[in-house]
Amino acid sequence: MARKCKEDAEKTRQAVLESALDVFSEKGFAKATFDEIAARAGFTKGAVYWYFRNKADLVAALIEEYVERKRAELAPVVPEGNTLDDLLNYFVLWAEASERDQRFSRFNRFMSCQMEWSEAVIDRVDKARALSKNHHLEKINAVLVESKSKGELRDDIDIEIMSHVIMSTYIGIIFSVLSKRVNFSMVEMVRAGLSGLLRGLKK
Amino acid sequence: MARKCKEDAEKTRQAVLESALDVFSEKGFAKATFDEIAARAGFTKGAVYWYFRNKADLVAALIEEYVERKRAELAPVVPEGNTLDDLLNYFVLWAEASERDQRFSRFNRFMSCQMEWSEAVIDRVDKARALSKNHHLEKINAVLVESKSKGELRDDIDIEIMSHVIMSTYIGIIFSVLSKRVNFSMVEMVRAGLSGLLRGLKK
DNA sequence: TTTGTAACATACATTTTAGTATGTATCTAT
DNA sequence: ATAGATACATACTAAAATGTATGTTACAAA
Repeated sequence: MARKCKEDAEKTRQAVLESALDVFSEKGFAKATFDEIAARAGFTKGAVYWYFRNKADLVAALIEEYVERKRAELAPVVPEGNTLDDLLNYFVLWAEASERDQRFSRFNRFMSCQMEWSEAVIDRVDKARALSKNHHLEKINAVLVESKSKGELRDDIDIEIMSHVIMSTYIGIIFSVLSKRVNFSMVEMVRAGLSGLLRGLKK
Repeated sequence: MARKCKEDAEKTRQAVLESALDVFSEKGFAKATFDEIAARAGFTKGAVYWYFRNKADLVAALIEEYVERKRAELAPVVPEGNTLDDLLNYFVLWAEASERDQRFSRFNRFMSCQMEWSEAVIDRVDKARALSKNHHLEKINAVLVESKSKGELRDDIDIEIMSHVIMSTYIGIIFSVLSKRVNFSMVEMVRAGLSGLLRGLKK
């Protein structure tokens, strides 16, 4: 076989990215091979190398495109307000998205294991990851600032550290649920955890 | 060189375990090689294979011994009471231990990335890990049960799910701090996060 | 219709590493 | 003291995977 028309070529690229996500999330970064990624997409290694220089390039592209797609997908339904309740609903929404879309769920699982990644990958990925992470952090910060200005928050609360705490809580819950250490659903856990934490911040 | 007396042999084993922890926590499971582990300990691969059959065996031994040692070390200072404040102090204690002992810190970091591990490792490690994990969970559960019986907790709180939420919060904070995504110390984060969350559970 | 090149497949070369097999010096028991 | 087992070092094998080099076919433009 050989060349196809341009539309088919783009389909190939997407197929490679999808099978790459599957293989990465199943085997981890180090044990994921180009041969298997290609085979699952119905191609050979040559096809993968045609679109991506190496593993770092493949992973970076995967993350960049996937994060951006999910963000665009959820943008219209994300609550625009900045009350504490809006923040809870915000994270519940992301949790629901992860429950609906298995691939997004696997993506999150994969993203939580960067220790094995090489420096080159981390460097390239950090920018993309920072986007989605800062996206959450900015939302949290906006909510805390508004709540504080309204006098809803306890006085001893440091907004900066609490932003990271809330972010960490969300990450920890995702991590626990996706590691299958917990039988509860992500939405249940997020709702219980964040509603409890946010309530504890009020006067 | 060749054989040493029995004390030296045990020292060798410990040296291998320590350098193994270093290498695993730096490179991740897949990229950690027996050659490097041996070299850092001042030996060759032969020494490592003398004490451990393979990677799975090495990692399992590492975890089993390390968890047990840390638990024994902290046992005398862990608060015995089961109030909500005791629970906060309990986790602060573990966080402090991680801050004091760099190796423990690295150990925690390594433990949070099991995705790349092979099934064989996970099977062997799960038993060991269950010990330390249940240790935390049991503490949490005891505290929640006692608080609930005292009527301190809000009525809508499910103890089982909340136990996992608290555990996840702790894991998430450790994870965030050790990934160096946060500039705050582990103790600061744990204190802020858990005190907030626990306060939110009260009536 | 021909020609160049895009879109792959195939074959190979190189590196890396796990695991093994064997060598060897030293301790320990007798 | 000497035989055997211990505690390693060294050398080697085999598998696996990355990356490259080259082949091949169909499309697209002229």
